[in-house]
Amino acid sequence: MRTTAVEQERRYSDAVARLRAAGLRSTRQRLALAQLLFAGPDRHVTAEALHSEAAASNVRVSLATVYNALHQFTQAGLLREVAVGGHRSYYDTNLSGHHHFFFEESGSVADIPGDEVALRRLPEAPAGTRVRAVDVVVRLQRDKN
Amino acid sequence: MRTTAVEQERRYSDAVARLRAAGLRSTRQRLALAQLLFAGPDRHVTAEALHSEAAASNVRVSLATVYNALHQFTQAGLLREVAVGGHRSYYDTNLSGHHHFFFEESGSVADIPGDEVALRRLPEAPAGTRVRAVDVVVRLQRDKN
DNA sequence: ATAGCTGCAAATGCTTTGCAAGGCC
DNA sequence: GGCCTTGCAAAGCATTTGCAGCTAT
Repeated sequence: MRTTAVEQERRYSDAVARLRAAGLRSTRQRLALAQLLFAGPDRHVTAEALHSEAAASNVRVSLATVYNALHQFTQAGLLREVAVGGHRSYYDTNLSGHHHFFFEESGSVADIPGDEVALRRLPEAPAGTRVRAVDVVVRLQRDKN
Repeated sequence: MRTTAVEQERRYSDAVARLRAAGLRSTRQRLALAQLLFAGPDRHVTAEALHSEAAASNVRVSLATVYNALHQFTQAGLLREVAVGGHRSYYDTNLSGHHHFFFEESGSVADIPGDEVALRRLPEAPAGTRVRAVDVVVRLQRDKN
């Protein structure tokens, strides 16, 4: 996995720009996490996973700071929290409207490509409420072959 | 809330029958919980809520036993666990295929009536997996009136 | 009689918080 | 310099577990 200096520079300034746009200071920790999250294709992370990844990249960040950053990024609209049920929180870098597969044995999440799920009908929101989101989760099991 | 002796008797034997069918011993605690869960219309409970309810009905049950019972009932097919995301588990007495509203401010769950949600398309399960369930959650916010 | 159940308290896993020290603008 | 951030450790929740004693069958 080679990365050119030019590419690294691009990722770095991209991260700086994102943080600035979100109104967040460009601290070493947030820059590192933003680069991990946004440098490649869309991803789904847990706090713990992102923390390990940072450690593997020789970035010192405390777990508490990872939690803080995930919340701040989410609030700033850089991430979206995915509710697949289960005990931990997943964060998705793909902000467009889409749904998820949940792999029960590994506890991992994947986007369902584009328009492969479509709803035919939606219920009325009960009085006094409005629909904030509609989430579809397709729960998968290992196939018994 | 009056309840006739005849009615109480019916609820009791219903609970005994359910437990027997599930292969579970009819203990005082399980009988009480089964009656709370299945005597009325469909419901959505958390462990904590069911525990309080039992206490309010003068039934002594430990929280650990409530958790045990919820798991056993679920495994026996008497309940279904609802994954609305969030940090706690909800159990639904309505076993038929249906979807849920989730009220974000109160943290409560409600069934979406009958056929008010329908999917037009479903994705293929990825290789080596099979679909165990498809859950649709409509997340609701208080309407700004 | 005995396998299964219950309750307590301690343990666990994930997440949040309090607060002193450090870093960005 | 001042305010925001960070890190640590401790606290917080929901849930699970170990185990001694109880109970349904």
